[in-house]
Amino acid sequence: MGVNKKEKFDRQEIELADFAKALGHPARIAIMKALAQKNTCICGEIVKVLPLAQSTISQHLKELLKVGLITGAVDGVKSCYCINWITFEKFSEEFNQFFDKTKTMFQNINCC
Amino acid sequence: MGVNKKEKFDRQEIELADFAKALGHPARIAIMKALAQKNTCICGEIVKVLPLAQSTISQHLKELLKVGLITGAVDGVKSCYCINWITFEKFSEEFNQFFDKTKTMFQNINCC
DNA sequence: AATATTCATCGTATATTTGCGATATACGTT
DNA sequence: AACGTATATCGCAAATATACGATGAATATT
Repeated sequence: MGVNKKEKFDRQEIELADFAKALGHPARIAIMKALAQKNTCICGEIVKVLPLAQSTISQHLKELLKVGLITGAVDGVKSCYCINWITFEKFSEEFNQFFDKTKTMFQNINCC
Repeated sequence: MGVNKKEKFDRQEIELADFAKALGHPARIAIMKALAQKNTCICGEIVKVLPLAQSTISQHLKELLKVGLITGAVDGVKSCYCINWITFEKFSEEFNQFFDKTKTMFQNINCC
């Protein structure tokens, strides 16, 4: 059954998986890309750029907020989002830490 | 509705999202970790290490195979898997390419 | 040949995700 | 105060993912 077995894994494994999952949808990659390319934070302009309804984009933003990959602030009627580079960096490093060491040791072994 | 809108995004965005999605489950992170830590390829030994049924693990391996993050080979009765470092590296680089340039430009701007 | 082992796949139940329209809320403008 | 705009949330439907046991297929072992 679809019972959740997440809690049976290491904290770090869960955290890494959560980050990866948050980036595991083209809309969210596109949002991150859009935010990264603008010097200033973007609000509803993401809606104009992406091929999705406003409510759907709002949900995707929520997902990215949940894992801390972006931050959000209300500015009058508008909402302002931007990439949280600290979390982003943390993710990148954790990711590399997990695999890089082993990689350099075994990358030339052609096992299968 | 749950209609798939993937095809409306850029190829690169979709590919990146697919890689991230494949790593977006603790079991698959754990599998990658296990494979990375063993010099030799592992087969059903993953089953002994993970808190999941054999059939479930087989499904997770299939997901990782699908995006090319691992390779698999049959060795008699057993199946042998190992990390495809070429694809893995490709993913890492694509990922960094996407964000790193912008990051170094704006990481100190505290917008929200 | 009979049996055991390893693993993939099928069928299934359940949970989660994705997506939209409608609505609610909050602020700005007139 | 009334209206418009921006955005979050709700409710729903459909799709996808997660998980398991059962079964099947292939190879080893006896």
